[in-house]
Amino acid sequence: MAMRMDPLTVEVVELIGSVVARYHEEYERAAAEHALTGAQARVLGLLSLEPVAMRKIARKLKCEPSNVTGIIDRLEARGLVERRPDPADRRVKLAAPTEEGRRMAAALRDSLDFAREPLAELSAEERTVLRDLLRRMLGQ
Amino acid sequence: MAMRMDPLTVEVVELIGSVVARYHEEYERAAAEHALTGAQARVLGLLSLEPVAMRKIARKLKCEPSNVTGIIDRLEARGLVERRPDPADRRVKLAAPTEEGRRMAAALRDSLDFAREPLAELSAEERTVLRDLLRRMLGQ
DNA sequence: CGAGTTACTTGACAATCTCAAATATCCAGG
DNA sequence: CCTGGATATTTGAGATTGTCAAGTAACTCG
Repeated sequence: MAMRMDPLTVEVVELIGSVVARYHEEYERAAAEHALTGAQARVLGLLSLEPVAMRKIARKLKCEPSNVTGIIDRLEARGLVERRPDPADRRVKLAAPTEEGRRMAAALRDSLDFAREPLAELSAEERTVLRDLLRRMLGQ
Repeated sequence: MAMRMDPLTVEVVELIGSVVARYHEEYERAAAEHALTGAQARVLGLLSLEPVAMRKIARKLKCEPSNVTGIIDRLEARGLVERRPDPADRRVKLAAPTEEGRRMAAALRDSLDFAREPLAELSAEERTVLRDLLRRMLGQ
């Protein structure tokens, strides 16, 4: 089982681990700045473009639908999200941002410095190279 | 506040988001394969090289020390970790892996496919380029 | 020695997550 | 139309992770 990895690959994996850690810290920090948890910020971002059914939120988050109920409950209690009926299917509830929710989502995006800071180090050419490598890694 | 980002940067940020999501899924899956939670797997990995003081674990995880107490409690209850006194400071408790804990940590590393699968797409030259770009991004 | 700091634990509480069960609705075949 | 099976959501129980405040033990330094 133990597939030996060459030092280069090991280093790349470790660097990716650092990027992941950094990304999470930034995300949590940005959420906390607005008195949100990471999960709440993620969900608010998800539905900021258009109303999304509970089921679909669960799929995106890769969790059980019953978990989404609680997260939407808390966002709704804070007036950031509201539940709407789906005209096409009365079983479905769509989670939609309120005006305040939309403002909050925009503010969250702005305070996510992860995008700016580390990438500012790279030139446009380097970003293109990075984009292509990441695309290939992700099999796109 | 709203700093407009060019399309290239936006795409790179989205790709990094995908890498982060993928990394987490893999990590949780690998942990679950061994009936561990993500946090337990992370801590076990941390102390698999050498015993680590509770305090230091908390710093690495960026959480409160009181949180680490519970995680180590559960790992200890499963016989994967034991608490040892620090000969140099009687206040300190060192969390050290048991034999079984060491085996578990090794098995976890082996089942972390994230390293292998996506990077297998890239040649050695490409990995070198990726490594250098990630290093610069992280300011190393 | 004594004051202040440090390390860890405990207890109370919130949020996130899973699973099983309940309710309401949809859909397809008869 | 009507019934059986699938789907969407919620509820409730319980585990885990996280915070904060308070408590205990041990270290450090003047």
